[in-house]
Amino acid sequence: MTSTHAELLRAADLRVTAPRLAVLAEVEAHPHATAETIRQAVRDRLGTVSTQAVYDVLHALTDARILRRIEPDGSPGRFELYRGDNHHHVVCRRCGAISDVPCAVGEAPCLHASDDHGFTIEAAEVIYWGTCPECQLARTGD
Amino acid sequence: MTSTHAELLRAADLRVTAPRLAVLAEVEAHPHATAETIRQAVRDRLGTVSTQAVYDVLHALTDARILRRIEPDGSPGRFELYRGDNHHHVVCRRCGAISDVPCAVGEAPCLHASDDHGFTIEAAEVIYWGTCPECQLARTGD
DNA sequence: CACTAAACTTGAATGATTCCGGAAAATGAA
DNA sequence: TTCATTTTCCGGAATCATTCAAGTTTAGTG
Repeated sequence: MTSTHAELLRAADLRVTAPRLAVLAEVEAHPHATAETIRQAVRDRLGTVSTQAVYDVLHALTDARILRRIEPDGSPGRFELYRGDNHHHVVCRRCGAISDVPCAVGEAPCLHASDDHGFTIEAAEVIYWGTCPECQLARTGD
Repeated sequence: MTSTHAELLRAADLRVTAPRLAVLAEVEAHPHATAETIRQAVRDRLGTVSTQAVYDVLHALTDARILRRIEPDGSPGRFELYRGDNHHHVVCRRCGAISDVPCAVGEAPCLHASDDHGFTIEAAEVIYWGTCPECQLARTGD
């Protein structure tokens, strides 16, 4: 469904280029991929891409809200298709696997801080830390 | 109250050293400080410290759960004294200021993901993004 | 088809953090 | 106290993710 990607780009006033389409295809295929992973995948699709181009694309698409960047502590940045829902992520402490988690309460969950110190709060970002199913099995087997 | 810091270290089976005490004093005085900021402060207190020593100390104390490391997207790691409460943070999008926010619901708030994909969830980390009081004023003045 | 801004390229630089091997110091025992 | 052992600290180099700079290419427009 490459046409949809092209439309996304045009709608954001961004030129439709091979690197951008390849990045979008890759992020769609592998959500939560890192810039490096994406670079490899794009290179496989197109022959070559500069690291710089990948970062430029990632930046442009993130600014245009076509992609969303997340960055769990200690991990390089990761990218997923932007969706209006404000879903969160579970990260496995053992293997780093990441899964999406829909908002617990339906809408923005912990959006109401009890004491906001005068801050105007615009968004809440939640990361759940835990152990993924595979690692639970692995641990049992130790 | 340096004696308390020394006790914290001994209780964790860590040797009591000047760099460690200085790091603890600094983090207590300035929560959410970066490794670099801490390095400068420690150097002021002790004359000199290697960057390496600071990172080593920060690592040791974090592993021992004497310090807690947080890392809002795009920022270098920041440190605060570890406290059992699971409080969260508000980060100003404009200036990067960080403040503590007690748990909204009293206990772990968003701890219950609606769909956890089989993950065992151990902790929820929440970061509120917004604008701090100072920056709100600044913006008004634009 | 030509033009111009936007996007891509190569190559070097930066910031945060870690790896390495050796020197210094803290603790427990003699 | 002095020693021995082990931890911690030091200097220096290395790594990783990301960005800066400057020149070249290309998408989209007229």
